[in-house]
Amino acid sequence: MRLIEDRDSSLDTAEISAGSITPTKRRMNTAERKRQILDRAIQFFAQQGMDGQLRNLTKELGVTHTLLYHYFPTKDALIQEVYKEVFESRWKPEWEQLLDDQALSPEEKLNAFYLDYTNTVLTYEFVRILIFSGLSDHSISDRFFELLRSRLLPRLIRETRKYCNRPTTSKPTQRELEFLMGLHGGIFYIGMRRWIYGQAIYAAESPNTEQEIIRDRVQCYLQSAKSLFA
Amino acid sequence: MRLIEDRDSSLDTAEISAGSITPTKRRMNTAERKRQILDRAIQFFAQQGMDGQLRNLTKELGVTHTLLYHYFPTKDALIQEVYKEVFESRWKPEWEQLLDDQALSPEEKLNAFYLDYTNTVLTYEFVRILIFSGLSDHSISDRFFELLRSRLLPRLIRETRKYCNRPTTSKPTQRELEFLMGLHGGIFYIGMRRWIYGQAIYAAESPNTEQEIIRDRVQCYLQSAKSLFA
DNA sequence: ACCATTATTTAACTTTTGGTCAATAGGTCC
DNA sequence: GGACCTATTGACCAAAAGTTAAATAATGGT
Repeated sequence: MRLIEDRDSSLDTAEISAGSITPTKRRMNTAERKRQILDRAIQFFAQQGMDGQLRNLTKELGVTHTLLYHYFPTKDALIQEVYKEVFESRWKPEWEQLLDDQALSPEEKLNAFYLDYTNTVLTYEFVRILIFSGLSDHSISDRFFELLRSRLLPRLIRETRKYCNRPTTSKPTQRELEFLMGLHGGIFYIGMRRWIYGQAIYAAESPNTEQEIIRDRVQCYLQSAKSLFA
Repeated sequence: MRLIEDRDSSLDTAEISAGSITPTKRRMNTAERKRQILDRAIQFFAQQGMDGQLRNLTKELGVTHTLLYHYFPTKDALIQEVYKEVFESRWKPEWEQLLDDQALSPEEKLNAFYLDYTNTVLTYEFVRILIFSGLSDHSISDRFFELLRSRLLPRLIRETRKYCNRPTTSKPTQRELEFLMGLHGGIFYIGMRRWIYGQAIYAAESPNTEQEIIRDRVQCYLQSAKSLFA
């Protein structure tokens, strides 16, 4: 029935392919093309969700959709690589080192951590793909929260206790964790508003306001923890 | 190629159709059936997102997918009704009245408000459909946040100021709003964890712990506001 | 300059999926 | 119990979307 195959009807081979440097290259080497596809796929799936169509993805790249199958056996395999790229490559072991640093005060650590965490995690791709994953299978979100739960939360609780001059040996209580999640969730919500709901974040008015916001909240969290767990 | 149409291959007409009371009814009256479809559609789309297939939806109802078109002209019309049902019917004007109540103290109001807000908004269908909407077109999320922005946030800021013994006449500043969003986002994050990430919320251990969590956070918010905007 | 390699396209297939329409059959009213 | 109404189904369509296989054409080595 279909006699004429759909091609990317636009400019055919060699417009400036958005990000790549060499404009007139028609045939890329394997590694380079794979990288290019993956990069674009991250953007694409973050925007459209995992049921975005391959034909639309490749249209952006200026190639036919069948070319994908030269680099990835199946759509799902592509998606898995996208997941891997977005999450595994962004988790910073330095966070744990930072929070373990003996030379810093608890509030210095918390501030520094959330400032950096925010910059890495509250990006368009990360936030949206994390949530797309959470809404369907939890394949990615589960893994991410497991890292959070085992590596970061205990350290954050420990620092909170230090700030309150309380013993740090016992296991975090649910109430402590829940209170910390209040801070954590409030910060993640910044990314939600920005990348899910499309709201201009108020911080836009002044360059360093976002940092001030984080500082405000961390400060209040610590302060309140002191009076709450006294 | 397809000669035999896909039917709901399972039990045909009259198993206990999950929620409906009369088990053996084969032919429902219009209003009843429409109601049934809509209720199921809300659940269904909340779970699968708006590109869940009609055939799967109707399979759950034990009817063929074509029956939908007897009640809704198109899939999109169905979705619009789902939106309407989930959002417009859940916004409570009482919230505004509550926050305007002269007889209550600011902290009583904030506590009462967030307790009730949490119960209405942090449900499976509401949270997920709100986010599905935010991820695609913003049709619903925009409308919801507009209500929030115009009806609720100013009142919440006003009560915060009252609590701090500050004048309530001037327009809320960005910093005040942002600080309030810290509380608000932290609370919404409870719903995210529960209904998006599928995490058991810590509150599960004790029946009234969720209320305690809200109270803790509201208290801290007010306390901190006092010292922050002094 | 030719050949082998492989990136890329063309064409086709299949399944999925929203939607249409004529036919069927349950329920009610006389 | 027949007639009418309409809820419900069955068969089908067309476009969408993942996948495959063969053909084509750059590229690099000799």
